Amino acid sequence: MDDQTRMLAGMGGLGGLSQADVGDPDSVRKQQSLGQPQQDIGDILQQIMAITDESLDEAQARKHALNCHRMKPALFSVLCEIKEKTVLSIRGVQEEDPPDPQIMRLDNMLLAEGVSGPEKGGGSAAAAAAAAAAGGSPNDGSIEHSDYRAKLTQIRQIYHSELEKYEQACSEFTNHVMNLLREQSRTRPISPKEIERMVAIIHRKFSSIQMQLKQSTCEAVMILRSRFLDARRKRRNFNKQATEVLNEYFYSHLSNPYPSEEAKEELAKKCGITVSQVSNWFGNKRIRYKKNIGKFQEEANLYAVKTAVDAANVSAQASQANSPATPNSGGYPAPCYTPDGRL
DNA sequence: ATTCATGATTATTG
DNA sequence: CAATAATCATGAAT
Repeated sequence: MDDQTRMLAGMGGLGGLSQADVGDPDSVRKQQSLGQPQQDIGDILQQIMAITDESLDEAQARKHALNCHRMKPALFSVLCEIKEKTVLSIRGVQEEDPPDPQIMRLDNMLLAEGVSGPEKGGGSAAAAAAAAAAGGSPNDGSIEHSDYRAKLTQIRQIYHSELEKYEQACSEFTNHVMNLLREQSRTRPISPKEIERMVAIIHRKFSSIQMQLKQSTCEAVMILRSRFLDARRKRRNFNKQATEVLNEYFYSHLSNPYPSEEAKEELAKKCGITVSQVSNWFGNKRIRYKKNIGKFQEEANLYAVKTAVDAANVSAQASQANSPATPNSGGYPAPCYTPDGRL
């Protein structure tokens, strides 16, 4: 409002200058031929320039008088109409937004990952944690899974709070702009349609911010997934017994190290790993052995000896049973190292 | 910090 | 589908 006054004053100043600056004979002739209207314009300019000298109250009063003029509503609607036809028609039609495939994709993914879906957070996460705690089988993966769920819940919470913040900011800002426009619509031609359009623009801006949020949330979920669901990242070496058993089998079947499905199952059970882990192990072992037999020679000898010693020690284990001090860490019968056997 | 060992995954082949 | 070869990502040793 103050700005408007100043601006008008400035324009008035410009107008005055150009009028005082008439060195052009043409404009002089025009002035003379136009006659009476020119006189009016001069008056108006005088009035505008005088505004700066008026007090605020006076200006307010003048504005009020204008607002109350009986022609005002009609003039206003005409102005709105003209504006609608000129300015707004330029970028009128193509504003129907096609549902952005990008944001659809993000939405779908967030929904699929259970980030933006129905609230199944606190209760079931706690339940999962409890189940994992009660389960007690450590390499079941349920602990990892509950950890994953917890992290996912965390992400969801952040996502929702951010989203809410954005919503709030958006509606706040929209309200502000609408109030502003409504206020201004008393002094300049703003149609309701235009306000609507403005709101749409604001919403588009905010939704692009939301898309960024969704995108980074998706990213976080992807990282989380790869962190927890990609087994490579939680690789644990098999325990010593397991490697023992596997190596034993491998080197005792060195001519044909391809355990049958049955043998794999047996090995898996003995080692406390899955069949596919056994398959992985043999796959890796074969290729790595083949690639560099020399490197594995020592190991091969060792296991050859070991199997021989094991066979010889079947009876010895019975005699070991009456010795109470067996400092074996595992509960397995006999690691039974006798590295003196240098064959 | 770098290097090696190792379990898992991916692409390819038959 | 299973075996292979290459590669990834981590754990452990240096």
